[in-house]
Parts: sequence; C-alpha cells; structure tokens
Amino acid sequence: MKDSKKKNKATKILTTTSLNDLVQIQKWWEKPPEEDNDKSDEEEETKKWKHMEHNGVLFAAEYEPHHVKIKYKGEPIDLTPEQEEVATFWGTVIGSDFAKREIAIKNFAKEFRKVLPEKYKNADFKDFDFTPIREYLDKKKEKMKNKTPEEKKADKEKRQKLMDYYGWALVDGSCEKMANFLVEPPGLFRGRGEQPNTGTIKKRIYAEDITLNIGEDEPVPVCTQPGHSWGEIVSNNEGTWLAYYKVRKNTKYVFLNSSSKFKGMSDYKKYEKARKLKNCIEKIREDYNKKLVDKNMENRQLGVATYLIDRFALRVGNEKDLDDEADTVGCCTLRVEHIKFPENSPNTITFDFLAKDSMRYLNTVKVEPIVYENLKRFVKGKNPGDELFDLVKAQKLNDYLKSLMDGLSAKVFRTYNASFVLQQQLNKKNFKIDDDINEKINYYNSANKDVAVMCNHQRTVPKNYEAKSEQMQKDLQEHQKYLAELKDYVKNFKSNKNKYKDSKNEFVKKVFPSSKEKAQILLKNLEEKVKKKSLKLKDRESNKQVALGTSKLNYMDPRITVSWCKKNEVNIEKLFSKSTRDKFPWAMYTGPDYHF
DNA sequence: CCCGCACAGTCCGTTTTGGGACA
DNA sequence: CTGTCCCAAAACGGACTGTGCGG
Repeated sequence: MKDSKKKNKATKILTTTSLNDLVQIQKWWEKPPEEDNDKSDEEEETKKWKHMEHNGVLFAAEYEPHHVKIKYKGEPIDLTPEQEEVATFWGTVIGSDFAKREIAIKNFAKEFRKVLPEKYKNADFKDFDFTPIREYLDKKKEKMKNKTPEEKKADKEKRQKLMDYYGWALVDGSCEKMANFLVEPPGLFRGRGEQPNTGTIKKRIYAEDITLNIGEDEPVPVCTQPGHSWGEIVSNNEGTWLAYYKVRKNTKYVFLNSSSKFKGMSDYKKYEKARKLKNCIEKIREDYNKKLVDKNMENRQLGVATYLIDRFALRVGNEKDLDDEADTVGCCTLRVEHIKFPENSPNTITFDFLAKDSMRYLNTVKVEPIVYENLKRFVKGKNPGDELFDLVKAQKLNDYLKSLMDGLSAKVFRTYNASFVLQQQLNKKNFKIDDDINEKINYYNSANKDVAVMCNHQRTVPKNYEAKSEQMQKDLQEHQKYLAELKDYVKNFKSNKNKYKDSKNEFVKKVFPSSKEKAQILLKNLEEKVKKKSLKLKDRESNKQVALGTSKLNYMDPRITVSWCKKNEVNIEKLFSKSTRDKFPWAMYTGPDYHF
C-alpha cells in the first residue's frame, strides 16, 4: 500500500534520528526579513514553506466507564457509558465557582437532559446528585498522588515519549517544537464572563474531524485512533498550521511553538512595524487631530476613535455575534452606556466596559477639550445601548490607518505604546553597576507594570492574598525590630551584652552572638534580608491585580529588555524565563545601546 | 546546639483553550 | 462571511521555600 510506505518514511525521519541532530537552529535573524519593498517577492511571501512533515495529532483516550451511579431523588440510577461520561463532566466541576454559575447550570442541565433516558426527560436538574462520582474522582486523584516514585517516573517517561513522537515537526530542514498536539479532550465549555455557551458540552473529536497539513510528497502520519482515519490531508503552504478541527463554530489549529521560525519572524516583524509607527507617530497624530474638527461627522468619529486607540491602548473592537459570544466591546463597538462625563471635572471621562475576556476596563482620564466636546456630541440624543461611534466600524478605521502608514492597524498602537512606555521608564533611571540587583529587578518590574496597567492586563487576586499579606507584614515588622536591636547590640557591644537574649517569636529567631564579629556578619545578612522582604512586599502589593506576563510576552519589544540587562549587568534569566528566552532568540544578541 | 531532611504549602513557569483582530 | 494567526487569563503541575523534627 502506498500509504504504509509513506508511514514508514515518517517514522524513520522523526523517530529514528536523534532530536539533537535534527534541531539545527536556523539563525534567520542574522539576515533579518526585509520589509517587502520589492513587489515581485510578494508571491514568495505568501508561500510559508516548501517542506513540512509531522506525526499528526494525539487523541484523548477513549472514555472508560467507572460504573459509579449518580442519584435521582436519592435513588441510584443506571446510566449507559455515554450518559455516564456526560454526568462525569459535571462531577469534575461540582463545588467549583464555575459549577455555581447560573448559565453553566442551565446549559449543562439542558445537555444532560438530551442524553438521559426518556423517563427523566422532565426531571428537575436539582434532583440529581453527582456527589458519588465526585467522591470517586477525588479518590482517583488521591491514588495518583500517592503513586510510588517509580510509578511516577514511568508516567513521566511515557509522557516524554509521546512528546518526542508528536511534539516535533520538520519544516524546511529544521526540527521545530509544536505548540500543541493533543486534541482538546471532551468536556465542558468554559466560557469567560457571560459567555452564552458556558457549560455546554465539547464533543469528542475523532480523526475524521481532523484536517492535516503536510508537504505535497510527505508521508501521511499514522492515525492512532483505532477504527478511524484522517478526515482530510491537504498541502497548503500558504498557512503555517499543521492541522485543524472544529469545536462547534470555532476552528482549533495545531501550530508550531513560539520558539519556531514562523512565530519568531512574525514577532520580529511586528516589533519592527511598531518602530516604524514610532517614526511617523507625530505625522499621524497631526492627521487625526485635524479630523477632530472636520465638518464631516464620520471623519470626526474616525478622529476620536483613533485618538482613543492611540492614547489609551484600546483594542479596535470588531463586531460580535451575541448569540454565541459574550457581550464585550472594543473602541469601535463602545456604547453610550460605557462612557461617563463626571460632573465638575472638565475634560474628564470615565470608561467602564467589559473588554476582551470580559475584563473590566475602568479608567478615568483627561482628554483634549476638542475630544471631550466631540464625545459629548456623539452621545447626544442617543440611548445608553446605542453605539458611540455609529459611523465608524473596525474595518473603516483600519482602512484609514492603512492610508497613514503601510501595514498600520489598530493593534500596532498597542505594541508601539507598550514598547515605548517600557523604553521611556527604563531610561528614566541610571543604575550604578554595583547597585542592588533586587532594586534593579524591582525597577524593571515597575516599568513592566506601567505597561500592563496601560494595556489593562489584570489578574484575579488569589484567594488567600490578604491573609498572606498580613502575615508577611508582621514578619517584616518583627525582622525590622530584630534588626534595630541587633544594630544597637553591635554598636554598644560591651554595655549591651546582657540586655539582649536570644529568643524566638512566631516569625523570627533572634540571635545575639557572643562575639562582635559574628554579630556583625549576622547584622549584614539581616539587613539584606529585611531589604529583600520589604521590596518583595511592596512589589507584591502593587502587582496584586496586575498580570505582567502578557505584556512581556506579546507587547514589549524584547530587545529593550535584553539591552537594558546588558547595560545594567542584570542576568536576563532574572527577567525572562526559559520559555520566554526561547521565544525571543532573535532578540538575545541585542547590544547595550539598542533603543526602541 | 546545629545540621540535614522530609513534608507541606505556596509560588511561579508552562500549558491549555477561549477571545479577538484582520485580510 | 471565513480563514488564519495573535493575544489572554485561568488551570495545572512542578519547583522552591520555609518549617519542624530528629539525630
């Protein structure tokens, strides 16, 4: 058979060759991709690869019935494996915040009823008791936890084997890590915010649902799902995806990891584009400022919308399908109800709306008088639910931006603003080489924080945050007290010798050594410790609702960070984790003089 | 008294998968 | 609209840290 021949070839290349031999880093950044000023190259641009092979995707394991019975009005009921699987979906979430949400309950109850035997079709969902399944799952989890080290090691090796087999793709001569290869397992859909589909079922995906993308003459990956075969095999080298399938309306792609050439190059281009914007930002601001006083209302709205995107790093705001998606907005979809004009504060507006991921954007800001006047005018005579920019859609705004700069779109402003702010903040302070490393890191983090706040990157405060904070506060105070005592002890060593005794309270073991030298060493260490604790506490508090990672990974030009680290002799590992460094190989060689 | 070690709880990096932009 | 890719927070899980105990 033709296919089995191909199969062998795939196995041969990707599994018999040592990964170390295959991973040849292509240093594409040594010859950075040019802006395509040469039109004849455009066709080449759309072809992303010549050769691509991989081992396909891995499916979630088949459902294994556990035969634990849920109860209906206190009585255990028999379920088929199919019904039991659905019941188990709920079993895994009961007790969580998710399972308490009204939409989740409503949607799941409907799904559950669909698969139940006829006699329960009109049953009240509240009469079902899933706790037996929950208890079973908890026990299972406990068992997993209590595995012997040998068993755990075996599990790990098994996972690693799968990773070695599925986790890599061969693209144009280099072996690249994949971002994902496991097909999303069946379960409950967890929408964010008031997502209308929260709690509905994500069906099991079969090989027939998968479309694979491989090179024209490459071997077809082995389908490891018994009794099934791939839906479609294509060779589309205008895309960078390796496979896709649909979960309801959403297309799920299998892509390469962010360390790959595909991702790295487009990241590089993204930041170069943002730098290009930096070079013509004055001209662009001039242009949209002119629009603010244009006679044409559409142009005015265009001007104001662009102003908001530039000044406040708003997203563009495409239109959404509210039947399937949560009611969240961006700039062009802002409604009258999302903006307030606080009394007695001239030229001040308050934004309050749900943005991407249903994250609340609440911000009171000063704007130019002409912007203020315009906004007042846009809301006049409209209902709260009416669109603020009724004459401007995302498409139109981006068309306008394109006319100002080649390749400009709304999101470029976010990248530009984030990188610009980081660079500015870092420039503000000059460290001496031997300044405290923790202070340097802290300073960088606070610059990072400014960016995150601007981009509205939030995180939920951890459940035990307050309690932990209080404890840390007390701990710090005790250490400070001890520090003062120890200082005094050292300073008046002889006379104080009997005044202080070693002691231990809840937080700190106080030691007063009998020799002055020992006390001095201790003092020095303690000073370090107190400083560190104090910094950490401050950092923790000011970052409690801010997520620094998103801007670090997606918005701030990594070369700014690398350059700053070199200039200030800070190890990059202090600021970029392993995977972050792997994501930005092209930025790691940046010198200390780089400027965004 | 001090040191090493096990254990638990927390922290933090990584993975997952849902949301959004834009051609 | 669809197709593709970038962005996003939450879930997850392993590493770290600090603590208490025994030798």
